[in-house]
Amino acid sequence: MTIPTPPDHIGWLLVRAGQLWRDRFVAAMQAAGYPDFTLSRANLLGSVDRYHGTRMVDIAARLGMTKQAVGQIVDDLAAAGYLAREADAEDGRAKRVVYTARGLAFLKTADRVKGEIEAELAGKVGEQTMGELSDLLRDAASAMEPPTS
Amino acid sequence: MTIPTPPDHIGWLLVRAGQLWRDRFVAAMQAAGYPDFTLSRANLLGSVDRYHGTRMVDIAARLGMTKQAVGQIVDDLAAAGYLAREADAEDGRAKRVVYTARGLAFLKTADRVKGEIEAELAGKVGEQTMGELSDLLRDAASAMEPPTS
DNA sequence: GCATTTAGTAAGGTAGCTTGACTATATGGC
DNA sequence: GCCATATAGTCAAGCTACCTTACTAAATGC
Repeated sequence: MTIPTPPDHIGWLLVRAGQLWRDRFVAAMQAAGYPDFTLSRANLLGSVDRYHGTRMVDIAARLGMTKQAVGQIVDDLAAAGYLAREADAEDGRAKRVVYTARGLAFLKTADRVKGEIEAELAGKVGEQTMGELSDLLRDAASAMEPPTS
Repeated sequence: MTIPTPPDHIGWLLVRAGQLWRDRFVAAMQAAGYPDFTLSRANLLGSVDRYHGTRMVDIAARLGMTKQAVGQIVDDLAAAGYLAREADAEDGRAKRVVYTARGLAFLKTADRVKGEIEAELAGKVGEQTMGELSDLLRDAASAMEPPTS
């Protein structure tokens, strides 16, 4: 009875496409053995250097979040066994957030899942479209990017 | 000292572009006289038929939310004067959510603001790019759309 | 005319942030 | 070397935007 009639507008399309990709990725990761996976946790894990670790305050800056919020998510991820905190050798105030073996395995799975979703999408719209879309999105994103001040 | 190095990947680009557009829109609406504007409220307002109103349960279905969540946001928007509830003439259980004059004014402003952001983006990347991007996004979004079952 | 379905409400919980206040360490000027 | 100030991180409390569970009231189907 109810016709959804989604608005066909560039802003809505951008938001919608991002949302669809995100939902797909979250669902695929949960299916791939990470039931406690959420986007905010993935974003945080993606902001940690996999060799040397990263200080909390740097993670917060990359994600545009407060260091308190980062601290909470790191607490969760440490309790779940993906991350650990260790003292920074060069700065007595700082702590480095580093990966555990489980965290590194997560990263590998995430890369694989991303590739699979991308391949499926490429199969539907074609490789060429994917390339063009990437280029246009890159342009649009940098045009909207807030000034780095 | 810290180099952000954002991943250049189609999924990340989709999520990022959607996020940027959304943040822009929210900020512009707040600047345009709606300081209590949030995305979830805008989504809800966009799901209400501006002539005949819409039943709560239909809004919930469109947004993929529970009717309780819809009820809460409608409460807020009604308290702020954008919406009102009225009894449905055809179903004694149902209530129609309808716009007030303030709600309709909000819609008009939202359309104007959307147009402005779009025009600014078009000025940076060109009209042709905008058209191509829209087409590609539409294809990609429909390719990822979950089955309507 | 009673069982089932549907529309909406009430109460409480959770994730993912925020602000404010605090401690510990580092650094730059004198 | 000492102090003022800035920086890294923590603790506590609160907020938004949802969700789940449990209900009431009205409509619908045999």
